[in-house]
Amino acid sequence: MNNSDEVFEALAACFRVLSEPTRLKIMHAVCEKEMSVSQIVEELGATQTNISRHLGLMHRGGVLLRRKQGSQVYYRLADAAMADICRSVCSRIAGQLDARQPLRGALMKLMPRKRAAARPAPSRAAR
Amino acid sequence: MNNSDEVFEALAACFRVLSEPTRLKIMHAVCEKEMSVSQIVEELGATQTNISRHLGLMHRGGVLLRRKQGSQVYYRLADAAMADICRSVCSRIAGQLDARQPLRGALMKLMPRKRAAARPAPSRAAR
DNA sequence: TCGTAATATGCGCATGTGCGCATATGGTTT
DNA sequence: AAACCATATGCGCACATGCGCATATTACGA
Repeated sequence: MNNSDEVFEALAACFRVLSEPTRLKIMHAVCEKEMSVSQIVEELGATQTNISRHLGLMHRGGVLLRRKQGSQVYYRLADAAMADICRSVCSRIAGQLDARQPLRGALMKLMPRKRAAARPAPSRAAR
Repeated sequence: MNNSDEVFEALAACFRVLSEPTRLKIMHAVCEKEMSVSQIVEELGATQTNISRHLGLMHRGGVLLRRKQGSQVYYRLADAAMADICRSVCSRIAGQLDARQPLRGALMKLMPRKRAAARPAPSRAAR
């Protein structure tokens, strides 16, 4: 009984990570290839402070993995299933949004299917 | 470009609905059978005010459907895909929680698969 | 019609959250 | 060592959110 309370709490916490546009943009940026903080900052056009904070939150939430290389820190998706879930919801809300505007196209271009986990490591970049 | 901003916003809004334990409990209660507000209140042991507010939010968010019958209002899942998504995330976090406690069992019992859209019509009041 | 049950909502409070500014921390280069 | 990059974090502010209390609204039965 009270046991399931903890489950609902954990489940809610997981969804809470995904309940912020900036964090979803980060997921979108990172779902294909690992990226450093500054790369994400540039791609999203947000401040370093804000991105860093969101990245920390997503990492603590178990959504992103962290890899430190020199002074840069690279983040990548911890689980491809999370991107799948985003895609599911995307296609689910596509119809609703489409009723107002032709956004289905934009939706489908988001959260593209993963191909490979490319690492900007020295030599190898494939996997 | 700016077009996708709206998509991320909508996606985040969708996840925000699921980012609250009480709302997830409601989803769990309603994912099998349609239920009235007072039934949900009793099952969750929460106040009527709070449940009603959450139900309104979930309905406006497109997650629940509303059906009025007399003075009662019945709510049910608008889309079985939402329950599927909850189940996905449940099984995803099962491992993480299991590392701390044996909660996998509790997780698996949550959000059971839907069988039929049973309506609490006049006579039947099963369970 | 009046009382009662079922549901929704205005108000206020406590707490959570996103953000920017300034600054700290750690690594790299000269 | 010093200057410089990349990233993280303390602080404060504006705003959102969950909740309960009281009350409004609607439907139904006596």
